[in-house]
Amino acid sequence: MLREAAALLTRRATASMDEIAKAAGISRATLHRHFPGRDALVRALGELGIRRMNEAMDAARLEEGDAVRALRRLVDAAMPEAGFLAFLYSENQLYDDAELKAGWDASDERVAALFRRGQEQGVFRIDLPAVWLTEAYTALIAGCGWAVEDGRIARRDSAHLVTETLLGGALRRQS
Amino acid sequence: MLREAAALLTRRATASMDEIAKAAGISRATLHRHFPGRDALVRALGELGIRRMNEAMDAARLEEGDAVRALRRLVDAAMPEAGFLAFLYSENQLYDDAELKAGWDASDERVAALFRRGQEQGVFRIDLPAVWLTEAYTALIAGCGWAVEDGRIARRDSAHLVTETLLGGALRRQS
DNA sequence: CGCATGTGAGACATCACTGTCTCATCAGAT
DNA sequence: ATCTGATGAGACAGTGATGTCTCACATGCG
Repeated sequence: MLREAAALLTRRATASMDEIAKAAGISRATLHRHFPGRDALVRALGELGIRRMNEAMDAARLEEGDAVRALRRLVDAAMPEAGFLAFLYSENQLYDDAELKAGWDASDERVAALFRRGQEQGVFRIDLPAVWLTEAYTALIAGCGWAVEDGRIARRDSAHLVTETLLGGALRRQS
Repeated sequence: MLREAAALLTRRATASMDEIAKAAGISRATLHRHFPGRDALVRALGELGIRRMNEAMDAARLEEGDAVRALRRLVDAAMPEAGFLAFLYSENQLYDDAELKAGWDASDERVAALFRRGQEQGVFRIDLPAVWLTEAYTALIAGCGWAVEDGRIARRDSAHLVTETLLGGALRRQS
């Protein structure tokens, strides 16, 4: 239910509670029984999104082994939740909520720690700060999520495209 | 004036006309004198954003010379307008407007043409489709714009970070 | 079958926001 | 000093959305 709500709000942040309820397949009264207002709904979506991101990171076992492989696992695990990430990324008014912001920052820090680990291992370049690489990771995941929603990118290609772009960039490597 | 309005709407898509007017430094009555309604305002912002993107591409002279250098010029020219791009990117309800969508698609196509040219020149990898690279370009510009707004990235570093990430990715190149 | 729980639909009062209007004020030009 | 055009402030009517409530219905369980 919440996934449909997040999908609609990502596309149209001004959607009414009635429209959200319809997108979620329930009535407005029922939506209101579950969430006492728009703010409560948005917060619940934010919390779910953060939880999903953390689950994806848990599944990717970020602390284990080669940082490159860990990043690949992370993108694979995160891509199915790209819709939520896109929502979290665009719904910046979430940042008014200190608790959600803390959760978001904690998730960001886990990704940043992976990039730093890779830099220490000598596999990631050090001229790009981990803070920025984390930002780029999020932007590409969310952007890819949008592109899949719009049909410009095939869902099955998405993780590969994100990973390859994030790791290797657009430049063709000389042999 | 429109820049402040776009900045607020990027952060908080549900902002009221009164809040938008205050952010723009004018009264609600004056805002209404200039734009007969929220839809008219959003459309005007969209048109301005598309115009700015096209001006950035004109300035970057995308068709000239080496595609890598052209991309660098493009990012340099587009970064100052990252706020508008972020707005265009997140305000997906713009896509309900066929005219704006056509303008947006045309802008996208210019960037995609650059990536294709680079692929034909043999400087960009061909396993990543130009459609995706265009998406990645937009996502990184908008994401960097957000990060600058939030103070996580220094404005002066932004173009460099975007360009280096888009071209070379996070992997450290072996000597 | 009866009961408990949850839901959908719709009515209705309330509220936030919008659109319009008027009037006073201000800035710039003459 | 006067005029013109633009603006800000606030009042007010209208509108869409929200929050609450009631009732009928559906589902699952014992």
